[in-house]
Amino acid sequence: MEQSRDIIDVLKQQGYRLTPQRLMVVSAIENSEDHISAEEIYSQVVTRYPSVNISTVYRTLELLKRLGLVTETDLGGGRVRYHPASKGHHHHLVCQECGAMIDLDESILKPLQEALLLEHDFIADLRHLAIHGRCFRCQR
Amino acid sequence: MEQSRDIIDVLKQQGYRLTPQRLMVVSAIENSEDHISAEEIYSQVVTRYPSVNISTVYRTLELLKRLGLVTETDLGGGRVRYHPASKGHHHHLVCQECGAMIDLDESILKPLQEALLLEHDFIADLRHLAIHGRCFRCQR
DNA sequence: TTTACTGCAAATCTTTTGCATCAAC
DNA sequence: GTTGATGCAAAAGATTTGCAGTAAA
Repeated sequence: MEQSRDIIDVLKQQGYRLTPQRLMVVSAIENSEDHISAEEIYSQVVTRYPSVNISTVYRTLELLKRLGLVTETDLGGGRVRYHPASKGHHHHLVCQECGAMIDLDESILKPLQEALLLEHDFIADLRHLAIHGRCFRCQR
Repeated sequence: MEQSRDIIDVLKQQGYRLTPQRLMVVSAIENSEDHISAEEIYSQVVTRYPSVNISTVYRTLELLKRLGLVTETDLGGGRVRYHPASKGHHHHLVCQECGAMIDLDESILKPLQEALLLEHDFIADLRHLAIHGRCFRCQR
């Protein structure tokens, strides 16, 4: 919960109220291993605070997004996931067989980014990228 | 409508019924400039065939997908789009400012694909890829 | 004639919103 | 005490499904 300091501090400094619901949503995001969905945050918070409503989770996520404190990743399939912006941008290899998510360093995309700029004058925003395929374990 | 032959032929050969609804959905996909959404297909078909229901469009898309006749592209944000598999795989640069979609040749992703294989033993399925960013026109 | 396909309505699933109440400051 | 935040219920948007009737073969 120590890492939550910065997000909480920003909220406080900006004059937003530190409700227990918000603190718990932030803590769920901070403590998640990887990207986490609104549903997952909700079911985690509801265990300790049963009266919480999922719309509060969405509203908190909306706020944190607007303040640039969390990053939203759309992996497709209607699932949107979140992670602390402070953890930086990273990408994912998503296995279509087993669902494994492998973290990917930003650097591997640099060549692509440069090629797009050179060949298409396009400034690619590769902050939220998920590449689907088959992981080494699922290749027969 | 001439290009529809192959999709229609496959349907016929596989014993699926050639209903006017199906023919019109196929034709809408074939004649679309680019990827097309279920909603767009529906509003196009409904002009000539007012009694058609959008669930029929979804069921037809589901069938065509299963037969590998159309490719589904999830551009994120809950929008799923379709195009004929025969038109091959291509990717998109989607401008976050103006919404422009720029077609991208498959070859530009080859280096990335190879790097992922070498460094992560990951066989990337780059059939449906959308890269967001800013197009040359929207860079101030 | 057979049964795959369709239209319709209702159900899902995820996210959003209006509103009255409540609690952080 | 103010006013921003919450819970609740309902709405919204995209897609799916059950079912009885319809039409392609």
